[in-house]
Amino acid sequence: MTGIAPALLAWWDVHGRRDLPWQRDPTPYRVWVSEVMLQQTQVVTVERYYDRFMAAFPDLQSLAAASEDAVLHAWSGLGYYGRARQLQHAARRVCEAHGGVLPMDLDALMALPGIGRSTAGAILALAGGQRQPILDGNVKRVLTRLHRIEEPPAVPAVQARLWQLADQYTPADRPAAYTQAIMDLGATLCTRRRPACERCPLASRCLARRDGIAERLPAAQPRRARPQRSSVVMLVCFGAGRVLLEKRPATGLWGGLWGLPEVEGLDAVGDWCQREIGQPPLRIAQRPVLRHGFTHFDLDMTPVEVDVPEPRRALDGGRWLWYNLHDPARVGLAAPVTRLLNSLLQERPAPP
DNA sequence: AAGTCGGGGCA
DNA sequence: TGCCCAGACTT
Repeated sequence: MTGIAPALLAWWDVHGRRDLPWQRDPTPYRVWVSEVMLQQTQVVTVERYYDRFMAAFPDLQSLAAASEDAVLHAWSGLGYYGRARQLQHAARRVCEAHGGVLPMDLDALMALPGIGRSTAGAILALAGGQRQPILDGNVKRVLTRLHRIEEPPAVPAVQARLWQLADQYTPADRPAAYTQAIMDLGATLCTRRRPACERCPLASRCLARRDGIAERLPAAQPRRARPQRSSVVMLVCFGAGRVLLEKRPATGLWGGLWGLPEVEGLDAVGDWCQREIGQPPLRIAQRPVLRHGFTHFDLDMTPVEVDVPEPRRALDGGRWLWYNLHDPARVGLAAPVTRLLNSLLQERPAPP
């Protein structure tokens, strides 16, 4: 029996997307950056970041040579900041071990941090023209429907079956176009809700469509309710628009970003100022609660505005940063921190 | 095999 | 609101 490639490619040659930023000059480096950005992040979001990131770090060498703060600054708002740090670490390793050239080999690529099998396959297929399968969310959706796979894709046996199918369907002829085509099919026709089966080039052989259950596949993984958490964060301000930021640990939530110092509760603000600044606060004002949702929990942040006198002693520059609202340092900031700093800037416009 | 890691788009 | 997105890594 024939594969799906002929019908898929014929459709893609007419209806496929070729205008995405990373499709224009699909070098291994450009495809790599795009694939890492697209891990768990939607195309419309990545489109807002990609060109700006590539302008800042046009090649692998410039990314390897950059400071971590500069990389996280360019990544701020995209989320999953571990991806940015791994991307840069991988770039540095490529410079050390591979002469600055991305190895176009599955095992060598997968040995780099942040590159799994699917991302490696995408780089090899899209930038190298190699016959390598990928298995991203789009391909999983197409294949589970095509074969009417009713168990959740996360089940290991299902995962293995999907990789087998992905490999089997990937053609030796035009593998790059095929890879784009199956992703485009999933993104534009075989969508999660309301799939456009009437326009699908694979409709005649799709088992889920035959049985009228396309929209129910792939099956959702059962998940637990998200716990609620809360925290009190301080906007420690002095002078004309200085706000104190603290460097977060390299790993974990918002790893490597600069955040607002946290305290146990409102009562702890005074003690905190004495301990860290060496002076008591001049004014304390609570601001409205900010809700921020994560995959695994919801966070309610209570911001507290704390005005302090001009600091008498310098703080450790590796851990603390007096962020200037009117001349912002180019460092990584989490989305809620950016929002808070922006609202503060509205209230405290630059002096004439 | 399950948990961790962000933010946004959409019904 | 709940769900999931061009996944990978750790335990």
